[in-house]
Amino acid sequence: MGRSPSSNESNVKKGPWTPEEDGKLMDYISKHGRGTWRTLPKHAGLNRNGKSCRLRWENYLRPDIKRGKLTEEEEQLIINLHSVLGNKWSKIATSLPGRTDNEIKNYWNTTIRKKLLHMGIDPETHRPRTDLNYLMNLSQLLGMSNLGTSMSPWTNPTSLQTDVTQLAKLQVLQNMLQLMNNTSLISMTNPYLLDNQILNPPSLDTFLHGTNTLQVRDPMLRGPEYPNPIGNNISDPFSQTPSDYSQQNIFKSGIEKENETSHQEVRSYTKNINTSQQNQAENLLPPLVASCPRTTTFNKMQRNYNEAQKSTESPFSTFEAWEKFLIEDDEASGSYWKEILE
DNA sequence: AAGTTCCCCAACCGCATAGTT
DNA sequence: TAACTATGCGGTTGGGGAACT
Repeated sequence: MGRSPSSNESNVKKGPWTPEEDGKLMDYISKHGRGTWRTLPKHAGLNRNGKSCRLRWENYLRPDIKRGKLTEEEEQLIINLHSVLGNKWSKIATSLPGRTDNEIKNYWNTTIRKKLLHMGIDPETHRPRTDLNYLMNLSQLLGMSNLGTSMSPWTNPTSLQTDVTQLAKLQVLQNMLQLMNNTSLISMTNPYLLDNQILNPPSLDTFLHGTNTLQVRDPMLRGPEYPNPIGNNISDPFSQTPSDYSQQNIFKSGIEKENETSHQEVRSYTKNINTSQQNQAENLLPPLVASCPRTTTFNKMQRNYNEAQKSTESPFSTFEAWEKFLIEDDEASGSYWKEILE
């Protein structure tokens, strides 16, 4: 036999709390402690249900609640923790003293989420956006370019098409650079997302062939240290003890305070995230690219790209190859884009 | 000045899980 | 073990103020 059913709560008050109600709740808890939320409203003289009282206390009346806007440090910590834990607001809140899960959730949905979207980062995956909507600008430009071939006689179709083609190329370049930029930025500020795959842009060869040759390594399998293309050697966060995190700003007041069990939990979360990242990486380049026609112009450009790649040894050779592809060999690439567009 | 839209955030709702009888 | 409650969590809503037209 279970407990007796709870009292009829159909006529309890809902909506915003009045100062009088706040006073009653605070007064009762300060004298008697929390006790059980179910019986608290009756004893405190409140026509509310226990759930509402608990929420009011936890999110607003609790004396240790920190007021005011979240700091940049707190914001960065939220982003980092969210990349590991996902929408586990209560877990995230435990790393931000004085902040409630509700506050963090609201701040994420109203501020951080928008910021990330604006930066071209998917707030769910913390990876560059590859959704169709975000790439719509490009497809629209390509569409406009196609329209150029059937433009009315009162315009200069050749000139317009050239302009639009140039614009489309610039858009591609901009998108690529933004994706590369953002991934590098994320990687540098979040050790949990470091791996070769996101620090290196997709090679032009990959892009042109449409075959994904990205080497995605499981961070759980790599050694204690691995080179960072940017130049620094970054310690593998997974080989560190929790106290090692105190040497870094990231997770300063967060994961480092967790015990080993939580540390393993974060590892577990991260492994799942990396698995999904790997799945994503396998679909990083849209099939649109894979169907590029292999023409004489294509072969010429590929030769140029191979030459460019041979002549550069720096970590940024891929970028330089892209630059050569999109800017220097304008005649060839222009023809190639025209072929694609047509 | 009035109406409309946008945005923030407190509070609610439904669900999952742990605990109690 | 079943039935039920208490609690906590994450998603969602809607009131109200700010910004815009």
